[in-house]
Amino acid sequence: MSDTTTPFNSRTSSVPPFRYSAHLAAELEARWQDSWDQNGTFEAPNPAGPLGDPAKVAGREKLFILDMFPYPSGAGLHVGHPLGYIGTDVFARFKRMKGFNVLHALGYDSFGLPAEQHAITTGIHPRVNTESNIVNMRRQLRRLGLGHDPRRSISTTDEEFYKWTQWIFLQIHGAWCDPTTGRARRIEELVDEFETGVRATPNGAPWSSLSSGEKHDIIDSYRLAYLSDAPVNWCPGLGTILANEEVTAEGRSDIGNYPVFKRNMRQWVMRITAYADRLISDLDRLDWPEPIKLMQRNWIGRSEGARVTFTTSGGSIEVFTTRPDTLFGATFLVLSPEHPLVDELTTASQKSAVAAYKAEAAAKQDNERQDDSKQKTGVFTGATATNPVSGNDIPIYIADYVLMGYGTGAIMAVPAGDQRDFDFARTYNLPITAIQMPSVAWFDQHAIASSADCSTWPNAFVGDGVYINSENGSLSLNGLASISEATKVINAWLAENNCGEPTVTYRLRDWLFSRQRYWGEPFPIVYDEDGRAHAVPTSALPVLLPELADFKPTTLDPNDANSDPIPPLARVKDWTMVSLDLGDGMREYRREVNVMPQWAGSCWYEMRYLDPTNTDAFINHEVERYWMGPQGDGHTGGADLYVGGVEHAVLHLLYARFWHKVLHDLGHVSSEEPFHRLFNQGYIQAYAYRDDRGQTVPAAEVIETDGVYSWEGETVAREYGKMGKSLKNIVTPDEMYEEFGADTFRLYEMAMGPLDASRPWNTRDVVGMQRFLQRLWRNVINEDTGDTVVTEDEAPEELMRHLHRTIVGVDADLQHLRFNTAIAKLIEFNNALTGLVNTTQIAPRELVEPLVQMLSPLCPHIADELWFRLGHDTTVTYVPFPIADPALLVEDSIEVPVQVNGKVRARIQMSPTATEDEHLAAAMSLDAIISALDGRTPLKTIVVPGRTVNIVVK
RNA sequence: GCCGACGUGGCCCAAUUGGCAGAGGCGCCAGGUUUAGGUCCUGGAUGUUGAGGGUUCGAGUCCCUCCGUCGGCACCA
Repeated sequence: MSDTTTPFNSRTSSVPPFRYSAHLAAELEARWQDSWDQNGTFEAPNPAGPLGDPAKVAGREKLFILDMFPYPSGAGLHVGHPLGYIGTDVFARFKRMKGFNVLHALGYDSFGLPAEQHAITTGIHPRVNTESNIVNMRRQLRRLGLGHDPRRSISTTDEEFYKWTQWIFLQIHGAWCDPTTGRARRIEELVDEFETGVRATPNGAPWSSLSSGEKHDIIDSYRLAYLSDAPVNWCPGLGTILANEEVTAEGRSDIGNYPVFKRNMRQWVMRITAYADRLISDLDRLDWPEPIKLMQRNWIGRSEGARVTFTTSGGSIEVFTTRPDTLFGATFLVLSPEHPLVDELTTASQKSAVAAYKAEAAAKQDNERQDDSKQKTGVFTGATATNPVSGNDIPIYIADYVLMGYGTGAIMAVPAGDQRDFDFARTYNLPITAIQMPSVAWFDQHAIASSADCSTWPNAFVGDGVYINSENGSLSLNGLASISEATKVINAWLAENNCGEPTVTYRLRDWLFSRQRYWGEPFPIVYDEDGRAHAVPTSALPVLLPELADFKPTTLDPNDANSDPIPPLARVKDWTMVSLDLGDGMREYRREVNVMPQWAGSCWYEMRYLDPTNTDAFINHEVERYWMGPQGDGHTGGADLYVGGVEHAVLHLLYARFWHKVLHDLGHVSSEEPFHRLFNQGYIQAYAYRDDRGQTVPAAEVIETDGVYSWEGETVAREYGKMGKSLKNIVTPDEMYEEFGADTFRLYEMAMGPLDASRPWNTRDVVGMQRFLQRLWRNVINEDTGDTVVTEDEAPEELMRHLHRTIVGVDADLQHLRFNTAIAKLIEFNNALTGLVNTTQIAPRELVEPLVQMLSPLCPHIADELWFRLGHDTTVTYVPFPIADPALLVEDSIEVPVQVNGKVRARIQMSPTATEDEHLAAAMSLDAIISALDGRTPLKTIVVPGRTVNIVVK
């Protein structure tokens, strides 16, 4: 430890030599950070394995606290970034003082597009770039005093890490989802079922009669990771395809904002849709914010309905509908222009019109197709289909408002009951038949007479209504009044007559998993001469990413939809070809040249924190069960607290849940979910300023006078937004360390509001937290001599009561992540202590020590320093949190407001044990109340002991 | 357009979950300390709780309508 008599502040300034200044804070913070590192203060013991220390685990509850995985940004951190990290650190430190074995670590999501894009703009190889970024980020975060276990910090680009990412890919590739249980099983079990005939092959042929190539193809079609030729999101600006989740509503890339085009490509896809139902239903068992659950439910978009088969001359067409009850009103069919039956159905006379329309639709991007939402366009194919319930022949159209990617790509149009179909029918003069009678209120609302003649209707009618015109020889819905009832009846009829069945459809699509880029995990996949994919044996992992001096993707015109992706790895000729023995002798194979998306590593990274050095498995079973296992019946297991921003609601959080469930099904993990409790931190935003020309000016140089903002004498306009280079409003942690020190910075971030609220940064306000720490420091340390001034005197009872109230309040606030109110209580108590010290020159140890203990999760450096100066020789990290004495929490007397008709007229002092009658008697005897009553007899009195007395008159 | 979250002193935010609108910080005002318009100490002021209606003995809190800000989705059959 340092020599405590050396002055920290220069004698030449007017500041007392031992004042808690930024300079002094910086010195002691560095010293304690070194001490924590040297002593392994935050190393959490595992129950087994290389980091195992069962003796230290025994008798303690575990707690796994997690921050969302950061990618090491080249731009460095601004003050908004550490908000969540500080929050989890405060909570972790609090729980250590409560006796928990806390695991808290931070690693780096260093593969992926953001890192690669940054490398391209700087021209520096991504490995060099990400490594130096990690070094810088580690430095910035270490300076913050985060209590992470440094042994557990991993990066997704570590070979020992991505070896296991590839291994998990092979598990998913080597599995299929059994539809009878909805769970993943090993692909070998599928082969067994085919061999033994338990499961029929898709075309019914005996398994033994199939060629090995045919068998291979059938098996591949069942895998959870499979090759697909479906339409993908091609982004020439990034040189890669993207997942649906990575494309914005405007049809542009989430990263870089480049145009995205639809086109067919053979790509790896993950069968996440097989897990759609579980991903929805298990949300109910998670402790997550409701808005996030809602976003996931909406993204998955489960809708129940029926598939209905219509017969045509060109074969049968299956449509999906959520309203089979309206089938009698289906007066035409509409197919997506991409529907496979379109060409076959189109009659000679309509051929040219259909071809023209198809070409037009293909030329449009998705967002354009959705843009002109008012005008519905379409073309008649010339063909008709038979409505299975009415027997009517109805025309078949194609129209681009029907999407090939949802349902079956074909709909039955019920213009009376669906606004889109209604619009289309009006445009093309198609019949509209009412199948439900709208309510009188509906007609009134539209100011028309009640009529079943739809030609008078301005809109489709959607809702419950009495069914009409819905009858054939063997089925009648007429007279029924509820959708659910009618649906039940017609579903039964459809099933009996073999023309349909209830089914469920999802908005969620399977997850496009290939990227035509360099900076990602190579797939552990090779292709044989027939182009069939084979898994690389796990013994050959990792498949190393080859060093590539020219890592940049071939530059493509961002607007050229017809360009082709050129994966950088395809250029590494000596890497792409490989000789392997996959069971039938040494052969030449061609490697997969795509790489995995950035989400791969973040799908399982949290488990590697738990067992970072394991070379036999991605995680030891016992270690996983200890930190993440279910906590009781029906509990999903998973990290105890996961803190991060809302922006990952449907990307990372959905993908990671999917992988975790597959690993659970295959028996690799005991937990069913990766993150049991999720907490969304808010964002720290900042003001930005623009001059007349709309140029942003440096926010730090803007001066405010009487609500007017100016920069260099010019008036500027204020706006509010994210911190960023373009807004010139970045404030960095380094500036805060320099000006105030890490503890003050931490305290300000936690004090400015609730952790889940977004709020503006104001550097000016930080000084309030520094003043608090200075007052607290001065209560313990003489600013002029550096001596510890604490005394062994007994504290006044009033302050002891205040202390114990503070203990109860701070304990509860920290437990519930209410750091802002915990800090307010600490300041309030310290202000009271300051009053005592200033008037009596006495700082009783029995007040000071608990205050330092309670402060330590928030401001660990100053707390450890004061703890040391108070005569202790260990860090305060594991010193038990103070416990309140119940005797000191009981108040002698409580002030209770007395109201007359809800208005406060007087106050009475009551004992905390006083009865209702005693409250009332005390209230009624007050002059102020007697005069307020003015002789009137109370009609009613409400007494809440210790809270309020209300007397109601007249 | 649909769904969701949030509106409290000049600013950031509290309010025992239906019981006295104000805990804490910034800023502001005044006094003290000081070589000091800085630092530190002490004291003080600041309101139709976004608007309107309802339920209740009692509403910042619960319900309805509207306004504003932010976010998600957007022809999903």
